[in-house]
Amino acid sequence: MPTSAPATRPKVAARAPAKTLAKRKSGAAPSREQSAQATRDNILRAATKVFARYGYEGGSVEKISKAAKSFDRMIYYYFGSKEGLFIEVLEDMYRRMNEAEQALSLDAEQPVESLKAVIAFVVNYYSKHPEFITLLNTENLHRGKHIAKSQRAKDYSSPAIAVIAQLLESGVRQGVFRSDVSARNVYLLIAATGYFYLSNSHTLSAFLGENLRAPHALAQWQAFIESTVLRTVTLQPGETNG
Amino acid sequence: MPTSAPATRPKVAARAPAKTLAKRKSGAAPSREQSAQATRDNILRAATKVFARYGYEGGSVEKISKAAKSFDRMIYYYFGSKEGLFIEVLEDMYRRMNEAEQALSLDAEQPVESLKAVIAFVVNYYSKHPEFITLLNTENLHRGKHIAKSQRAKDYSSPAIAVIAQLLESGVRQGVFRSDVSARNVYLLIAATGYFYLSNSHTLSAFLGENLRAPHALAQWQAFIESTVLRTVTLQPGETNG
Amino acid sequence: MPTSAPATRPKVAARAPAKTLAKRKSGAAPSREQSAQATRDNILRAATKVFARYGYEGGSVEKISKAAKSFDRMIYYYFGSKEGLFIEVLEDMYRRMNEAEQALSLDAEQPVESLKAVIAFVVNYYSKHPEFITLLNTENLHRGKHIAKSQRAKDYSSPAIAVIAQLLESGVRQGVFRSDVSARNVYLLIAATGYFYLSNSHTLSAFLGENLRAPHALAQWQAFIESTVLRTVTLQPGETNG
Amino acid sequence: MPTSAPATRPKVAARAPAKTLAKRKSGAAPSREQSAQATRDNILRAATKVFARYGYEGGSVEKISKAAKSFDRMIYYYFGSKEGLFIEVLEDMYRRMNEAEQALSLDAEQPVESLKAVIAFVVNYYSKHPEFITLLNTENLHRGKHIAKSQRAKDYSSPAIAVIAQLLESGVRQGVFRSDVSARNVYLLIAATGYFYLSNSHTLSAFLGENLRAPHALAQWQAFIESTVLRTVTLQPGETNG
DNA sequence: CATGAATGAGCTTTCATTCAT
DNA sequence: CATGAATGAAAGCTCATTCAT
Repeated sequence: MPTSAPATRPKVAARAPAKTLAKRKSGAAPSREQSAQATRDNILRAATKVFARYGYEGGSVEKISKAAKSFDRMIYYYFGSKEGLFIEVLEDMYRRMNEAEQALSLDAEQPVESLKAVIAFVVNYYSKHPEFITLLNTENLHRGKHIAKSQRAKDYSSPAIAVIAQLLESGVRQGVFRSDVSARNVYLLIAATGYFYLSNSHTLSAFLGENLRAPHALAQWQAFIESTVLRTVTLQPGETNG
Repeated sequence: MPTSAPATRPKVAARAPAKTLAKRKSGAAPSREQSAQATRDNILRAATKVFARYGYEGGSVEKISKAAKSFDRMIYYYFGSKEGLFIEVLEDMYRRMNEAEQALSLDAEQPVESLKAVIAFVVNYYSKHPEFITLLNTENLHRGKHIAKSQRAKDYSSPAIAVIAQLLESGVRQGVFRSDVSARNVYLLIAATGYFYLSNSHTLSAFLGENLRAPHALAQWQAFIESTVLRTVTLQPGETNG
Repeated sequence: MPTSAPATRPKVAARAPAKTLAKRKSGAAPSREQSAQATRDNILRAATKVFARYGYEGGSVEKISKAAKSFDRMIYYYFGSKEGLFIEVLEDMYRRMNEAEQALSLDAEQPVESLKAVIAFVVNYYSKHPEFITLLNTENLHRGKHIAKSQRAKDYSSPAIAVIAQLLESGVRQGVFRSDVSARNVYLLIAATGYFYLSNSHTLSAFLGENLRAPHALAQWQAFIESTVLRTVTLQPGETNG
Repeated sequence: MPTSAPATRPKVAARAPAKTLAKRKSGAAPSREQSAQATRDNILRAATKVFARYGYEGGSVEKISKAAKSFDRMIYYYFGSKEGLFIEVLEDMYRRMNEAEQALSLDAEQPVESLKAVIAFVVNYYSKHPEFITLLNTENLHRGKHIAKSQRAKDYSSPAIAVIAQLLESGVRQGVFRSDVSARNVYLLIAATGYFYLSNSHTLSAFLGENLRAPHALAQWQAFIESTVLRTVTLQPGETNG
């Protein structure tokens, strides 16, 4: 946590990472800083798994340190507190999601295909990174109080809405999309349909009597999202944008 | 692990209410059975609030018993274990949702208006019963393991899909709805869009920079759901159902 | 029941003492390892007393930690669970008994005197270590389930039977002992008479109207054991071994 | 607990049994008193089993009331407290042992055979009534404090010693037994060897590597007791009683 | 830097017992 | 007589955290 931390964030953790990250060398045998960085990374990765699986209260410091093959003490050394660790887990989760999003290369001249690509990306990402969903649910259970304490969080505002806005504009220009649909709503629509389906798959499966996570079921749902999103944004025959 | 299996669920919990409810008298001073039932109900209500607010691990037995103005011990007397109590909370949550759904009176001859009514109901119910959302998230975090232990859960399969199926059929008959849209998908679409928006409102608000729970924001979202659902199910000019 | 199986026994308990014992320094102020070892030893000693006095269920973790002037938590730190602690108490009890036995120096050429020495040792040991008796009774009440979980228990098989076998052989060679008496039975005879008398002294005293633990009563009983054992193993005038 | 109870013995229980026992009728349908007596007996029997199996602390009131298919409350109604119940269990245990002893018919003119019969009885009784052993061990763990509170206990002083004294006298008269052996010691020798072997069978089995409770092992041990007792009491060729 | 030991509050659960019909 | 409800203390155990090298 390099930036000026809120009162509840411990001091120890504030220095360590900046230092070690800065000095990382490229060469040969693992330096002292590298092994320290490795310890820190191990803990962060382990914490992500444990919090994702057991929630914030259910994810005990001991579970994490064991999963990281380290010691409880190290968590306090690097992250100051359980809460500080959780905040970094959230930041890291957003950062990774953003990186993945940015790797998406879309052709704005093909707005329909690009929208489908966005949908495919979202469904695929949620499906492959279930920790993203459970961590977000956990944080929402706590009413967003941890992410509110993060300084870095703001840097990670999703570029997705801007991307979708571009696609929508392009479609409008091409005369295929309606002009009265907001990018924000399309983004939320895609996120909602992808997220809910996977987030609630366990309870839904119990009632619908089918395994929603089976590949063909997921593919079918993705197709449905596509048709829904496209019908929402597409200008119908006879309609005009004013 | 004393109470994980249904078989070990204490009999008291299963038997007591039926008995006591049956014997309830209409008159005067609260009978012994009535006050016992009141104790049980208080605990169940308090547990619903506490679990919804703090999750399963975060919702301690002590918090619950204090909120219910009762004693830890009574939770074990009536529900056998914390887990047994949580299972009943889930059952109760589903039961109440079902009751509310059944109170919806829809005119199948007006499928568009009725679909809007369903959407309004869902958005309203999720909005007015935030515990429904957080309890479901908590249960999904635990991979549905508690509801899987419930005997009664199966009886609570939502009638919503059947209702929507009726409306879709009616719309098809009237020539206004497409025939290739499944009721299950429409149900999931409505649930997803309503649920996600409220479930993730805390983390979304941080990024979108607006309060999603503000009344006008919620109304705007509901209108968007309506348009999306209707565009998904409506037969466009020039299209036919084959 | 987190620690019933040996596999789940915390490693700390198994590893810690070996390590810390090895590093113990001879000099000056108590090292960190020494004080840790002291904490562990205090708990083990206190647990021996408390379990011996109150039994397994009656011997609460709190009673033990207070008697050890330590904390409940440390019992779990060093022994993993109450059960793990009890198992180590049993192991320790056997180990001490074995050590004491091995300190007995017997002259096989004097089998009669040596048998008397064995009897004296047993009566004296049971009398001076009443915890040996009550711990064994407690463990037998639990049908030997704790000692069955001990890995080390097998190493502590009493050498007493082998010693007695030597004495019997010597006596046979000298023509004073019968050859048809098994060492196992002589061992059990000595143990039984010594053990029962002390183990049941409280209930027996109530019925016999005398204090069996009074020194002269004990001496008289020891003399009776001697005569009984010797009459059992001694070849009578006129008898031969073959 | 009909007799004047010590301070710690509850009052309620003091009346009930005397009443119900007195009014018991011989005839027809189970009277109210009879069913009350049955409830009381069920509890006593269940408590005997539970205390024998789990010890005093380990034998919870709930375990007992469930085993008796009754209610916790009934234990307090009939026995005043857990301790009062345990005392009655002990009294009942002694009473049954006494009754069994008195049923032994011995021919004093055949002292050797009769001694063997006594040994056979003891071994058989301990073997068939393991609760006798574990209850006595439990009571000795508590240093006889419960039986000390029993008024009735004194009435149950075992007639065994007197019987053995008779047999010894007869044997002396016949010139086959020594006159310097006390009946009390012979009684203790028989009891000790029978008791210890069964009481400690679980821990002994672990070390001796054989199942001491197997029928042939038990028979072999009984034969050993016989030879030991007889060699202890028998006058050897060449010896005289004075 | 790393690590083992220590700490006390808090957890879920069970205990023996009493109250109120 | 019988029984369901209530009670508070105490049980075994886990928690996040800090101390001391």
